[in-house]
Amino acid sequence: MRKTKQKEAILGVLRSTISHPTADWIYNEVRKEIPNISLGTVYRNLRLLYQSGEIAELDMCGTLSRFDARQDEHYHFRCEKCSQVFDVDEPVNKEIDGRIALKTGFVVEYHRLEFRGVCRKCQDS
Amino acid sequence: MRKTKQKEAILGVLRSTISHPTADWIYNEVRKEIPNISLGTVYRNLRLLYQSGEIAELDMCGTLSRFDARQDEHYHFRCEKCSQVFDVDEPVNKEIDGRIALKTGFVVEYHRLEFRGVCRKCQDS
DNA sequence: TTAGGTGCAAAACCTTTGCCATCCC
DNA sequence: GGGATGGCAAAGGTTTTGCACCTAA
Repeated sequence: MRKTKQKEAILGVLRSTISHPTADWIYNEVRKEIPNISLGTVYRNLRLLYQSGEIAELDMCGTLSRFDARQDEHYHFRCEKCSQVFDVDEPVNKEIDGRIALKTGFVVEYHRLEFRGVCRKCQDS
Repeated sequence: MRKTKQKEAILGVLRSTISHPTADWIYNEVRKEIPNISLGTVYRNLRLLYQSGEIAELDMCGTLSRFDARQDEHYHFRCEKCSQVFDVDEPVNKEIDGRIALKTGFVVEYHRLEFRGVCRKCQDS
């Protein structure tokens, strides 16, 4: 991965904030420094930085919305190869929400736990 | 919420699968029964069913991708009012990944835990 | 020198919306 | 009847991509 001023500026913006900004927010910040940078470049660099492990990404939007008719709370496993989502039969830890509420002062209504890895089918192929 | 054959068909499809289908997959399934249903109707009904609590939705794509330069693993809290994402200072449970791997036969690389609720700022306003 | 990066604009993609006809209560 | 819902198509918003030019190594 080549070092460019665009990439450095993007990483600089990301490291200087504790918020978890969107691509568009980053774009607007970086433009203060490099006014003619393009949004495409921001996306390309975010992807490169993500792939090289320098940044983490939450809720990659390429992942489509998925729906589920199950009523009870349960956890999920998402295969990183085929993107399929499976239910996981693990008891839901309700106690942890209260602990986080105490710690943060936030109202914690529920949590979502998703495991990531490779499903059995994709291990074979 | 009014009862229509489109809504029933969508719910039927959702209840008959253990996969966690995308809107488009549901649309194609429902078309076998109601060939001229429109994708807009599928989305509208999924939203209605979601709001009434009859189905759950994973990764609502309205949520933009968000990026984070922190290197260490950590958990997040997402405010359901302002959509901001905060870091949570809770130790990461590494042992659970092995347990799920044993249980499922999947390769579990990591997990993501996100709490949901209302942040302090949004409680005041 | 040259593979990789940039800017720009267009395309792709998923989701929502406006409009009017239709259906359920 | 009248408000909720459906079908269609167009719009909306985010992300990706093609292409010609540039630049770091």
